[in-house]
Amino acid sequence: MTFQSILDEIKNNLNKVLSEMSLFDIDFSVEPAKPGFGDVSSNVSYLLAKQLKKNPAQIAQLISEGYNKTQHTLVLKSEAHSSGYLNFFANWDRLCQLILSESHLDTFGFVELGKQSPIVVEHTSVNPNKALHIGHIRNIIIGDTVSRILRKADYKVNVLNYIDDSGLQVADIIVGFTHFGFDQEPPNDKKFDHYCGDDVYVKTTQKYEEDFSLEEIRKNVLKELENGSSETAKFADIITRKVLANQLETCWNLSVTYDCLNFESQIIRSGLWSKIFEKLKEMKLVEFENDGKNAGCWVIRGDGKEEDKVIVRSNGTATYIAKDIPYAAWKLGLLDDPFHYEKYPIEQPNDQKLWQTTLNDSGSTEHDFTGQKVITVIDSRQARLQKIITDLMTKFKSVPDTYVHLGYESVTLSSDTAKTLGLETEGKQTQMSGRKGLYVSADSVYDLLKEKTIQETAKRNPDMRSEDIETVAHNVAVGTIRYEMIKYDLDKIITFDLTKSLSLEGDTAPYIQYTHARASRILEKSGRSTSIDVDFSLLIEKSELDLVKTIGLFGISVKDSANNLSPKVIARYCYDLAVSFNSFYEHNKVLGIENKKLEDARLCLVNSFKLTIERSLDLLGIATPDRM
RNA sequence: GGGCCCAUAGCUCAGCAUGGAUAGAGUGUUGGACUUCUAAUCCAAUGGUCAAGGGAUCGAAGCCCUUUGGGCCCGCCA
Repeated sequence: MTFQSILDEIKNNLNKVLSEMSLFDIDFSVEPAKPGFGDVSSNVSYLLAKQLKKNPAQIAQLISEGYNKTQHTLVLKSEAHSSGYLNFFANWDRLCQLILSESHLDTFGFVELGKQSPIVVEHTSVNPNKALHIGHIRNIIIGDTVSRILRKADYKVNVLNYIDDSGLQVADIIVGFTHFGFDQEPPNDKKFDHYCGDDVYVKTTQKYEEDFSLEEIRKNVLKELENGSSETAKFADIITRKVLANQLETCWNLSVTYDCLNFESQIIRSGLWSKIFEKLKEMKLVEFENDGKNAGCWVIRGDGKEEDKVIVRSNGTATYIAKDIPYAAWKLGLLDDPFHYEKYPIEQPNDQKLWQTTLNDSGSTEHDFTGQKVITVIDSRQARLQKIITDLMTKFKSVPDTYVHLGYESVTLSSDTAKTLGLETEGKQTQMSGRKGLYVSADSVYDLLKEKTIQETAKRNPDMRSEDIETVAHNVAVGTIRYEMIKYDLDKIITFDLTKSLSLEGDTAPYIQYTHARASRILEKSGRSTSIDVDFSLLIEKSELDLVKTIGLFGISVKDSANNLSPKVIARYCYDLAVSFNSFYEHNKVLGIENKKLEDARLCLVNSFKLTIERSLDLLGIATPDRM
């Protein structure tokens, strides 16, 4: 926590100064200063204005004088600003040394928040009946990025993907295959998940609208799916696993990986529901309705103005939300684990092992994928249902904030993009719909970006081998998608536009990746390995010190981001870091300058930057090409 | 009818949690910088009644209340 050192020093010293003035327990701020106001600022004098009956500027003057008498190593001096702020100027010789040497350690940016406690992050959880679209991608990238950040914050993260393989959407494509004559082989090399989503699913649901009598078939298939031993269920298992494999391919391609796949069909067959139902009845969290509109149902009472929620229908079957309750309790480790675990048949591209639940105990391994805390990434349209689950879990495990619904706004299509898909929206953005075939698939966006990047990279690097161009283009395409999905606040709607979202300039991943390529090139051309045994006092230019400062803020950003489950904080940090480097790059020459000691110091700085941008972009799952 | 979210520059967004200095980026438009460590870059200009109104405060883009505009959710569907 490098820059934190100077903040800590100032905080301690300020407290000393205050206690000499017989002032205690003042909750003042000490934070990195705005440009032009020194290096660190504190609002302490504002907070004392009333108590001391003096204006803030006078108080700042007083404290500043006191401060300059204290022992300080990282601060050169403090200064009272006429506004009342107290500004501090850093001892950059020492701070450079501290920040730059620490940034060379593998642990740089690591913060001890989680203390290795297990935490569950569930994301993706897409019905296995279609290809992933750009809306799913927001969920997936948020989940994956949060997982990476929590790992950096010392949590033991278990990443889960819930496979809803027995719901209505799956039933729909099964009906398509078994009743409407869709071939099991997709036409001309189409990916199977795209075929199921674009053709089978869309056209099958269309038929329902034309002929309501088909509803009967659909209901029967759904019923057969829940009974695991039926032929329909076995057939559905084959189909959904094929789709799932394709979906995972898309995820892996975007550098997203998991620890365990949980299948809904197995949760249903495990009998977890009846156990949790008994518990709910015992704890009086559900009540049986004798009359009224929900007569014959078991309901959860809504608090205040909320409506009661039916969880068991009058025919005895569980509703959608009810299926989520045992899973939520399982994730928190509140139930005896009925599952065994086996390796997923396909390996993930990184070293991470992928497991899947099974009810078959022959030769399988025991694992614990539960967590003391659980984070479920689902879009905010489900907020109401998630609140019911969260409330229940809080009653089961009486520790607050252990079950968190991490909600986010949806991705919509711009009017122009909707038009290219054949929908006229009169200039308005529009929600995507899998059922109507109104979506932009993740694979197609990736392909478009990759093609664009291949051309750009080939143009810039005529001597580059085509497989290297391919790799660069892959990394840039993935980076662009991931950055676009993470840089906005979670509660901002992202309007996806096929043209505008493919930009590679400005506040984008390629901009940041490009700074890494620049840094790599300098280090490569220097022809030697960098040392941290250099004269840091030679780094005096504003753009040099700004870069050092930004590097030093990495840990603070990680902490902020992890505490608030706010992945965009890291995206902003990466961007700020890249801007600092570009400014340094434009204003200072590193190689071929007369002062060799300065060259050494700058090389050290470039290397620190390179390591830090690699680590911070890695938190976003974005790779850092050496050339591009 | 009830609930959740959003509103800051022409456009897309930071800043709001934890009130304090001169409200910042990108993009767009206009001009400038490649014989130099890669111009996916940089520099400059342009652009703001922080939706409106009220309140508490020495002090509000930020906190509280109201209103307006926009999005979403409220089934014995999933």
